[in-house]
Amino acid sequence: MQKGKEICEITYIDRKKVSAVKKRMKPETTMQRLAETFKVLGDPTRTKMIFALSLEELCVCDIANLLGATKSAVSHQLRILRNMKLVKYRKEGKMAFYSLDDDHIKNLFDEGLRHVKGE
Amino acid sequence: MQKGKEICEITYIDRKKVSAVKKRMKPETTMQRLAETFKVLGDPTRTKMIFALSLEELCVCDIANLLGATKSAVSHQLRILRNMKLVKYRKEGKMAFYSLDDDHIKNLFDEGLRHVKGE
DNA sequence: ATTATAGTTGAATAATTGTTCAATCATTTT
DNA sequence: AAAATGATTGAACAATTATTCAACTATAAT
Repeated sequence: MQKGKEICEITYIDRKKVSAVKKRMKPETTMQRLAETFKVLGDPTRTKMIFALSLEELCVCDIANLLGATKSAVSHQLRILRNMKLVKYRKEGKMAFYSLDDDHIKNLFDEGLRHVKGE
Repeated sequence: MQKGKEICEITYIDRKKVSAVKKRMKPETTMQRLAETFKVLGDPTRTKMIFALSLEELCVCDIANLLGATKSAVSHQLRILRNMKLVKYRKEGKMAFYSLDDDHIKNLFDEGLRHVKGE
């Protein structure tokens, strides 16, 4: 029996394998940012927004109409994408036209798409 | 002023652009699965687990030790990854050895890694 | 100037989710 | 058969989060 945090460090650990993996493990901050990137893409609304913006530059109203969402909801999500540097925007009068910040993210997106389509 | 759901379908929508995007939009189910895939990768614990399993076949206890997490927490997350067909396992005695289900997911992961590393 | 509209923002709410705890299952060892 | 251990599971809890609502800003048009 164990006491306390019950972190598994008992008998059947293959210490050689574990320490080998530990050595090759990416830094904590890298993993955090990687997880965060995936998380941002992991919401259906944002997923669709990214896809739409990969096709066309669109204003907030366009996106809202496209997704059947309120402008407010879209604007909130756009801020998240902006903070993550995934989208950029250009102001023209009262309107804000959004587009992907780089098409680097497009690669990631397409790789994901290829995955769900099963190869 | 508008009433009701306040879905933006008013004046300044570029209907041509919007309907063009709508036409090229992937089916709802595809988008849902894509979002779900990203979401699963979007948790630090699972991100690390995937990475570790991309290097070595590991048992639950190894993973728990590696991440400093409880067996229970790891097992819960492994079930999620199993359900998404991202990992598979093989039983040997009382132990369960986990590995990636296909290395297809590895591509997606590496593309993400390339992204956070800035190119 | 007043009105209308595109967009943003903060607070509140509801839903989702990751971890812990305790109990349980299954297999091995004594 | 009993004890020990790797693993799984369900319930409970805390934290996070997506959406809504209302208020607000800024620009444009009358």
